[in-house]
Amino acid sequence: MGNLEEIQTKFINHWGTLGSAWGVNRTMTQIHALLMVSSEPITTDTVMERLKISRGNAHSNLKELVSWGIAKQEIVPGIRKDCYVADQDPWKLLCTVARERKRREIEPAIDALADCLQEAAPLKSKEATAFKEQLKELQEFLEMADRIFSRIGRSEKSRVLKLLASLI
Amino acid sequence: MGNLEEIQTKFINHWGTLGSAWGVNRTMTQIHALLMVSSEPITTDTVMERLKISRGNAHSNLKELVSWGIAKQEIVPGIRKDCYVADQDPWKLLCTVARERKRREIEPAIDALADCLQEAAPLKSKEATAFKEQLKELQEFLEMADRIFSRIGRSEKSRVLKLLASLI
DNA sequence: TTTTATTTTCAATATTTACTGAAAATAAAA
DNA sequence: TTTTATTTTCAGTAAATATTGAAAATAAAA
Repeated sequence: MGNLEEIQTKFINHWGTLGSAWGVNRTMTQIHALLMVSSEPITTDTVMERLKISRGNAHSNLKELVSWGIAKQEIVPGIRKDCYVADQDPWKLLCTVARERKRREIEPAIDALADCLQEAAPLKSKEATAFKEQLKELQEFLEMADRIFSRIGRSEKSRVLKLLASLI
Repeated sequence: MGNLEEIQTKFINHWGTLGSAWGVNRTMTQIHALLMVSSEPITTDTVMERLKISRGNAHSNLKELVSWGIAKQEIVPGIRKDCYVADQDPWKLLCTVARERKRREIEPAIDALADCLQEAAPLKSKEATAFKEQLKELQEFLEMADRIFSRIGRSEKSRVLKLLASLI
């Protein structure tokens, strides 16, 4: 039988675990969880207290969240310190993450594949041909992923819901 | 102007980079890439040579790939050593990964959220109510993700293609 | 201007994660 | 059975990543 803060902390830790399974820094994901369950904008100091982490850590992870477009700085009249908020809507989170992952990972991967294909172009052995075929399949796959991420990234919540619901 | 092996290595390294961005051990992803571009089943020794890694490393990552269902052991007549193959089809890879991530990450996350909600149930403050609302939104979101991953995980390639194409 | 509050940086350190290599275990051949 | 081949384990180590905390920089107030 815990109080609100304790249960929130439990949730924050679970969310952090989930994040790290997907290759995201645990602390960053925890801060994000804290922002999500906070109805008010919160300061670096609040993050430090709630998560028991250093100023530098809180600072850099907050900035990283901002650079991903997942959190933003908000000016609260009467408070000098920087305040941060996150969208409460998980669908918007999905859109933002889709947009960023497309840009940061899928696009470079497509370029890299194209490079490999170009370099392999002059090779004519049977093995080389099979390799090139394989790369082309992967290219097709990544390009589809690219389109889907782009599509999700540009959508509104209701639209995403509808899109994804059509899968079920 | 490289030879086939060099270009393959380049591809293997790119694929490894992509994997680690998604929270997968780089070596494991590299081995997977090597399996994908190999037309024949390959042994632990081949992996060691091509990737210049130790036996222990090669061994444990091969086993890990098998435990994910991404690679499988195959007996090649006349060869005593264990041989491994991976599906060449990236769509099947997507299905397998969807299935495993659902099982390993999304399902536990849903359970964890349900735990938090249950613990929070007796709390009636305004703040607690808002928190519970927020958790419910996340729950809805994760359950949708769960259904989608399940759907993809059960599909055949052509079906996935069709499903996903409808998004575009 | 000086003082005070706040943010930012980053070298040092801690932690986590990955890897090696050799020994132990297992399995097949002689 | 003994010998040889192969797989598996795992303590020790290396590498990558995350974190601290205090100093420097910046910005606002006095």
